[in-house]
Amino acid sequence: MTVSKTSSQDQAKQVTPVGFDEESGALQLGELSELLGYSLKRAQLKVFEDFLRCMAPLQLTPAQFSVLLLLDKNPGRNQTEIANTLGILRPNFVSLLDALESRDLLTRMRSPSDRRSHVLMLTDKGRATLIRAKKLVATRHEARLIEVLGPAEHKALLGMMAKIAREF
Amino acid sequence: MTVSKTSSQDQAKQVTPVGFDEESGALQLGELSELLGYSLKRAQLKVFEDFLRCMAPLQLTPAQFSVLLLLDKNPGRNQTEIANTLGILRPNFVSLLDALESRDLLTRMRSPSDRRSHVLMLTDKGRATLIRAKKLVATRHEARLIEVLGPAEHKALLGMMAKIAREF
DNA sequence: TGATAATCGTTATGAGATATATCAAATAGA
DNA sequence: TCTATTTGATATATCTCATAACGATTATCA
Repeated sequence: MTVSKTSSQDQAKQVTPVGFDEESGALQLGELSELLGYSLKRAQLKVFEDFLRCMAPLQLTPAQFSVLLLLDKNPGRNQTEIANTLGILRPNFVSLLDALESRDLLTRMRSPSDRRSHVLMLTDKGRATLIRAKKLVATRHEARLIEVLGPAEHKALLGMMAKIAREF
Repeated sequence: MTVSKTSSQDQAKQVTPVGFDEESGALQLGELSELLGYSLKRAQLKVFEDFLRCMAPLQLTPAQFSVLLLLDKNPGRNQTEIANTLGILRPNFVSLLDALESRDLLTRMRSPSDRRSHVLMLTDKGRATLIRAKKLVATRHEARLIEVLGPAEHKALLGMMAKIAREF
């Protein structure tokens, strides 16, 4: 997930796997293309890659963006609550917050009611950055996805992913 | 992706993220649920998790399974060709093959025509294991997915994933 | 032919994400 | 009160993914 190396990989031997190219290697994929996990992971990597590319001006990773999104909708929560909601383990959440806080996008404040916990809040800069980030996601990232899939399939895909993540 | 720890995580604090549970934390997800990359990664982790659970009797990871599948359809290829097709870098492919070869599921043979390269072939045990693995995937893993999504959506999902992996 | 470059499998190594154990401070519960 | 739990943090281990470089072999071509 190296953000800055996107352009230096261009002439690497075989950065993009050839698995979905039919003609190049003349290799038979066989049942591999019916293996959902396989294509699911491939697709996920591509989507994250595109996200980073689209978000390059703001230097936000998907995880960082999701933290900002969640804090905007849920101000005043502590680290444990936000981390759990995002499926991030608390020890790993610390450095993620360090990075965002050092960029003045959010603040950690000791809670007056429970002085163990840190109340998390977006700063003004954090809110402004989030607005810009949302625009980048909508106009570049989602737009490209919709362009490839079509609006109907794009919406259906969102529903299916949520269903798997929820019920599977 | 720890295979053997599936059962020891049962009483961990918050292994399963609460992001898709609506009632538990009372946290507003907001636009997070519309972020494809977010749900895509969640879904991918769930699918891999289920794959490992279903494949536990044979102790095969998704990557190992895909190697066996590909070798079955393309015998006599060398390491570079298989690795490239799967999007695995050749240095990382070495230990993957070591594991499968030490289990006598495949063989590395010096090619007579080009003695730099190794010709890869499934062993009899490898073919037999692959047959059993395919059955496990079909009857457990895919069956569960189809149960959750329905056959039509499951098929549509495969198509969309392949499309993203190919065109995105 | 002989010198140079490229390829194959491999090793070593580093970065990044992810997991566990443990700690001090603070709080909750008996 | 005394004990147990929770919170954020640190240290650390593991796993995945990526690059550089090596010996052996083959290809290129002057």
